Amino acid sequence: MKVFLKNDSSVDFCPVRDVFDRIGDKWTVLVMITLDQGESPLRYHELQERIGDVSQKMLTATLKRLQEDGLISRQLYPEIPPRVEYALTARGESLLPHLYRLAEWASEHMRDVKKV
Amino acid sequence: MKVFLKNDSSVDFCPVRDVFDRIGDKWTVLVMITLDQGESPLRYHELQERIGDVSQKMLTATLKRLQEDGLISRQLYPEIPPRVEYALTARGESLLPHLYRLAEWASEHMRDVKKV
DNA sequence: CAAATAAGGTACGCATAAGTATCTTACGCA
DNA sequence: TGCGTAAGATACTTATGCGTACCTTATTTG
Repeated sequence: MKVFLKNDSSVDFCPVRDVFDRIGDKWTVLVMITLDQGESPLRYHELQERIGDVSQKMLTATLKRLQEDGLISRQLYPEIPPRVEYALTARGESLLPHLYRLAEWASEHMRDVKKV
Repeated sequence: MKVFLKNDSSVDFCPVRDVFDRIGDKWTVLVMITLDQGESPLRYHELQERIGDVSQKMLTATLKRLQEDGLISRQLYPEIPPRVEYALTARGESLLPHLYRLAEWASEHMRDVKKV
């Protein structure tokens, strides 16, 4: 299949890289998996606690981007203090099985690989 | 499944992130796909030409790491000038279907997402 | 004698990613 | 009056990824 590289050898069109550019950063998949494994919607501070070592700045940025990409939803309840609930969208959920399959592969193969 | 996050909320153990840390950089998946779509082994300069815009430094670094991780093999023929052939290993090939599935997902969903 | 050739190595610098620390808002409550 | 609370915003600093430019090696060929 030549769908993944242009014939002129340019690199602009490569779906795999599109995905990695979007979710290949330090926190995105972790946020998605945390949402998937939590009870339905999770609040901002719940996410922060479950992930543990994410900085507030990066969690905010990651959530904002995930929302812009339509992978999670953000529901604001304008109370005082405010309450915000995050949840996976259908599109976000449709990505997760692929991530889990990657995780399975990793569990089988990364042990030897990981001499970091 | 709680396999992906530790119960103490630490982030050290997450297979998905292990994979992304290893192959989530700018060139790794592209090299793997290029090898997969080329005729069996490819030489260094063939890779460089097919990928097009990868710098020599990054291609070298990427190949070295892929080799360290056992995802590609490197066969050196000590001629003058030297000849080196790179090919996917069985482990490398076992990862590719997962990448292609991610690519399919991307083709379906990233069009809307990508307003970069 | 000098150039070309294949596969790199190395030094330097910029741009971006990520971390840290401080500030904000609006209200209830002591 | 001022403190706590939830969800951020912002400025500043540090770390990392990547690119550019130049060097190297050993041999054949003009």
